[in-house]
Amino acid sequence: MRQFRHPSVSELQVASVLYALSDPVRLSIVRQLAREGEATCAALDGGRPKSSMSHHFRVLRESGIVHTRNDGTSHMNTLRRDDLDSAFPGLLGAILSVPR
Amino acid sequence: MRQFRHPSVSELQVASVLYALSDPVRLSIVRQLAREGEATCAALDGGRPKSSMSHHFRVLRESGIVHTRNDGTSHMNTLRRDDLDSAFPGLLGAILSVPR
DNA sequence: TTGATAGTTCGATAATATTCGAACAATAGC
DNA sequence: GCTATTGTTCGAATATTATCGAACTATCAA
Repeated sequence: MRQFRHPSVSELQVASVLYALSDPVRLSIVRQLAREGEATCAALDGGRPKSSMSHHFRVLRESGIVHTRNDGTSHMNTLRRDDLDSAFPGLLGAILSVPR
Repeated sequence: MRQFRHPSVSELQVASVLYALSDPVRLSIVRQLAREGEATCAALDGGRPKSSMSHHFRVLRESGIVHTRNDGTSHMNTLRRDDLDSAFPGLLGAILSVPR
């Protein structure tokens, strides 16, 4: 599969990040990635169709929250913690520390 | 005019707050309120129609970000800083400290 | 009571997002 | 090569949101 474009730190926009995280499905993906470090798309689908998940991963990727790398036929996703912290210090931590 | 309902701290939901703040118009309203303490709706309209602004203030109010009180014929809006800090420590600060 | 002011609510339209099946692409293993 | 697996892309249906004019409500002041 082809490579994805990941926005650079200087391209990150807080409104896009907030928007991406305002969806329950995506917020849940991000919480799991924060806990587990990295995961494939399939590991986080919660029973949803692949095409729906692919959409959500795209939003997370294009807003700069998640990095996706190819690993055989699967895609490994990780949180871009350092990049987010450098662009928006404290933001991700504040969101992730909310219970639930 | 009638009184508005403001959600209590325990009712606040991080996804709703993030959603409300992901809109450029609303984010700009919140930034100005943070700087200026309080303001009427008209003072923050930036030339937009009243009905559009009323919509945005409603979203901010219903997500618990803004408190609106009646003051004669106008509405005074304030940021619910303490409430937000108590529900989501550090979140508002992280967002407001982003330049621009 | 009349008029002006501030903002809400309604209703319609336009723009965006979400959802998901179906078709497709890339890789791994046999 | 064939086949299974993983995930993307496309397309269409649905749902949600934003925008804004028009009508309305409440308050104040003359």
